Amino acid sequence: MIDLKLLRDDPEPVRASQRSRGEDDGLVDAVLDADARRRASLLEFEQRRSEQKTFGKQVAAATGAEKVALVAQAKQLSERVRALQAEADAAQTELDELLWRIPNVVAPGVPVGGEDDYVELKQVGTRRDFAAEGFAPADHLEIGERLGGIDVARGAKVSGSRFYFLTGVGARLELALLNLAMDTATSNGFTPVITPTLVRPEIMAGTGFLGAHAAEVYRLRDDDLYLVGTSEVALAGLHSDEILDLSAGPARYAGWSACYRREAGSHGRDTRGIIRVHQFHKVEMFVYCTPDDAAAEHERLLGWEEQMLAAVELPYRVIDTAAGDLGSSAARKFDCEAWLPTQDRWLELTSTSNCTTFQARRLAARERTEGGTRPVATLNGTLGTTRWIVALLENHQQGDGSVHVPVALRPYLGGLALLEPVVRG
RNA sequence: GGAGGCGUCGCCUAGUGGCCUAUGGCGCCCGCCUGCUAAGCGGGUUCGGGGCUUAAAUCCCGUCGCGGGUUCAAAUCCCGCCGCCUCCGCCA
Repeated sequence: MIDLKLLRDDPEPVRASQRSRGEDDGLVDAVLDADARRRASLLEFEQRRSEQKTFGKQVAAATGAEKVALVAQAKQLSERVRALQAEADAAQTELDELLWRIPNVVAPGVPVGGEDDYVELKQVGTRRDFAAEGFAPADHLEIGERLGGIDVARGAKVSGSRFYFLTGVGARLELALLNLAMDTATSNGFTPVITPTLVRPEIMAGTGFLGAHAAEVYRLRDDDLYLVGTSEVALAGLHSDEILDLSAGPARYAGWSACYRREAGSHGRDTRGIIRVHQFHKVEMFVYCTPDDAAAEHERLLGWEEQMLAAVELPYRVIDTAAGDLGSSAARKFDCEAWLPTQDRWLELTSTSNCTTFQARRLAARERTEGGTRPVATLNGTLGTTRWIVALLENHQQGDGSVHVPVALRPYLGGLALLEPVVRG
């Protein structure tokens, strides 16, 4: 949620932010209007309520005919109080509903525009020249099938399209990658966490996932629960309605979870293999820190993501996502994209968002200050997902059908340095 | 799924319709006192909103798990929900 006080004092930055996302800024006026009505009702309510209390004491002290008369008067006052409360409640409900629809205020410096208006910050590593090596690269599914590691046909038989089995070396590779990610996080001071993957509506709404991308989220109607698309949701909920002590530095968590996405708007896109699937696993960093420290922490998260990408020896680039492609909760977002040789394009492997106080405000995660409490900042970033297997297989394939294992992953694969094709039954 | 009990401030706790503007203790914070420490003394200490102010204090409203209801008046009575505990049943 955006800061209502700031919005009242100066709505222009919020309007400008809305426009940079390519969205209508008319919501801002509706919010200010509802807020004004709410405040007017509340003002009289508080006065009458005060009178009512004084009256109550008189009634309690009185007896006989005097009491009867006082009760009659008190009754009128009570009716007025009730009406005012209803007015204020209605305006508050309206205000909340509008306020929750305004996405986070975009950070200064974020590129204006949509999905294609990102700014490339840098490229790291060397893309292999397969022509020079003398063979045409196979795509991740072909390699995965040769290794006996990926089975999408049976995934579709059992669960439908965009489902898959990871088998044998495929399953081991995912576990190795995610364990490396967990260990990387732990060694950098993160607390490892295995999170719930079903959450209550208020937690899902608080993280901002029921905004523009609500259709992406699986919902269990019978139980009024949502399946998370990332452990970020549960980790944001972890300290909801709490007052945190961040005096010793940021609270950093590394969540390991299954992730579920409906992919409702992506029919026909990335249909081959396991690039875009309904269910996968992810290790996600999640940080609570002071708002003043958020931008610097965002850079640190990006650094840890790059540490992981370097560890698995992948060529990648970093992009600064444009305003229109931020999602509702992020003020700024950096993506790391690995090179995908068979499609001659970059594939998103990580995404780190600075959500400033947006999620914390909705979930009431605060810290103590001299004047009282204030919302903290929350940030998140990817450290490893099932999708990384795609980039690993394609970038590390050899001409003979085998796949080179990055040195950092070998301890997690029993020392295996090479994944070799198997004959499948 | 069935039966019962419980939810008050960081923790414990008093409170069974108006004297609750919520008690007391522990912890914590500030001050005083004292060779040091401990003890002692005084004050403060839920959270949210509003007003006043350079700022703070004082002040006003809400807040006793959450939401409704009864009543002139609800921590207190009624209904629903959520959470926790005990027992029974079922189960990976």
